Amino acid sequence: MKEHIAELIGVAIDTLKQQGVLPTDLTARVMVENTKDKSHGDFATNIALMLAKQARCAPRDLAQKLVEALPKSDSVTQVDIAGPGFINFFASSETINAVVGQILAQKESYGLSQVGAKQRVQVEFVSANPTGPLHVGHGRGAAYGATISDLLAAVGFDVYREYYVNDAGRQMDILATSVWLRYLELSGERLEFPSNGYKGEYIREIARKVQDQFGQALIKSAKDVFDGVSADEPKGGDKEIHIDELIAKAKSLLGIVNYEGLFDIALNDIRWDIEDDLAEFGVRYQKWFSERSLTRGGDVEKSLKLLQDAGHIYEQEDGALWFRSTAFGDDKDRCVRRENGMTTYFASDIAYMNNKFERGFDKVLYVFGADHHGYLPRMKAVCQALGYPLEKLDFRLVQFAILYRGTERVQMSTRSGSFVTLRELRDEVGNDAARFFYVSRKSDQHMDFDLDLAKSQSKDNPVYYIQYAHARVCSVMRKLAEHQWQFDAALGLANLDRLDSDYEKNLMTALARYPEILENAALNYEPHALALYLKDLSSEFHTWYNALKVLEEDEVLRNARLTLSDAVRQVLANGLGLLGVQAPEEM
RNA sequence: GCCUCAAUAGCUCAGUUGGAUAGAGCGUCCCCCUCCUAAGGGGAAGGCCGCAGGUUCGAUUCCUGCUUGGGGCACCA
Repeated sequence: MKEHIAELIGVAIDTLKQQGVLPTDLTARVMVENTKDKSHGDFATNIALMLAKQARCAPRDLAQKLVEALPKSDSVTQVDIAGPGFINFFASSETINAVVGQILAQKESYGLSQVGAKQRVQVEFVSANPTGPLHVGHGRGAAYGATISDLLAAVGFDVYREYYVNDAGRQMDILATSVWLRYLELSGERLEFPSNGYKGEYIREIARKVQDQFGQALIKSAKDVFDGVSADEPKGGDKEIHIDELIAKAKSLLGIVNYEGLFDIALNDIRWDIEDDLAEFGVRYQKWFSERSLTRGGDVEKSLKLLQDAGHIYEQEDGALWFRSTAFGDDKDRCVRRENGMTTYFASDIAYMNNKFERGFDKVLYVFGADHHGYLPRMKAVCQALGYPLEKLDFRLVQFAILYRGTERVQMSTRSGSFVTLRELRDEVGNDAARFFYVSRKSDQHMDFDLDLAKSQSKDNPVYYIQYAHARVCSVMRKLAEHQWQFDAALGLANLDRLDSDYEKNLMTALARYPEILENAALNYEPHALALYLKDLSSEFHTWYNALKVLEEDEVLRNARLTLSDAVRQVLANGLGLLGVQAPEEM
């Protein structure tokens, strides 16, 4: 309908050009918007205000001329000029009603589009280090990444979801060493657990699995392990040096084969746990991309060579290699290979990005936690240094959620190992509430996540409110049978003109907005827009439902209202599905 | 010190390419089931859109400065 009105305006503009009222070289983008106030009709355009200057003409006069030049249309019943020069359009009831038939015909595909034109988009999200279970901060990234991926797919993009597994590097060594030390404790050794080690209870569980698999084979005396290792921080030493020396001890005492065996048990255990956790949360990936595969496959060396050949890498006296990211606006240059010959995590990041581009994606999207925002300049620098246009790259930052129980803030602490995990959150409030709450706010804003509200089964809780609207329609459909009635959609659709109340008109207008909401939410990576829309639609529905009876004696009216109910149900189901939330038939 | 995101009703937040009288929900106050799920609905009150300038027909929206908060950065992923 908006397109139709824009076309009408376009014709009117051309006519005025021919009449010499408007300059022929004038270009205008006609904007048609939904009106907020019903007295302003159904659609409005500010075109006269925008063109007034170029036309050397008062806005209202220009609006008058445009209206006079407007071609006739069956869909438009009335055109007004209002305010400083807005042109308001009133749509015919047939035009407004038409959406109901559309929805019933298109069912789950109502709202989908092809604006993405099958462009290939790669989305990387969560990518938390496999050093422990996901916590509630990761949960928001997971819900957000999964939802924008699904939204993009819904509007015609070819979406490829990836989780980058940091399965190489120091953090993983710390994990493996932590597991080993707990294993030694289980075996009866008494030792001082390093302050920088991973202390969560899950480490002990993994240690028991190591015991199952290796038996006594990995036992060394605590005396041998700590012999020659410098002091830990609480005893006046440096905790980083302390843990690094313990890692070295683990490798030398166990030998490379046993060490890697231990390492892999820890890695796989946590990775499976994360994968399982996310799957239960309705989050699935096309690929779990291993960092080790980049190192071992030579991708890291290859991409560094690429940058080196392009002159973006320099070597310092100590032998370390640096990427000149300052040439692309970064604050400082970045080390890619340390003096000890080890490549940095950043070197892997470069290799991974290069790998993504080589796979030919049209768009590469990173969803980061907000604490990683300092990464953006260097990532953009890499993109340019590799010779790819920045337009292919996109970043979205997800802020952390702060948990509350009512008004009381839930304390979280990663250090003590007593953080709130995503799994704990899901167990407490359920997947539906968690998925919905996470994406119901703009992603780059902090959000307060009220656990009590998320659990409450009342109208205060938007998830239940929306789900209840869906269940209500289903309930009405079930009630039909009790009256020995049947839903006659054809009869209803043929008599939509019986739905002449403002309640019903508002509902249909809301239904008609869905495809546009969906498209904007997807293209702007803003799932909260869809969440808000579903709440609004539910509200319109409840208002109508409360005011007018669906199961009327009058068969024609009854079926007309049933078609509208079913259309609402369908759109709610479609929208909730995209948010990863169930649409229950009864509650 | 630099970067970044924010600042809208008592609270939590919308406001998408600059538009008409700035919107929801909660909370407060009032009201509505002999009726399809009251797990719902209606109404009232509540605002210098952080402050000060600028751009123009018009600014909550764009630009600059300031104030106040969140977060990040000092070969650590």
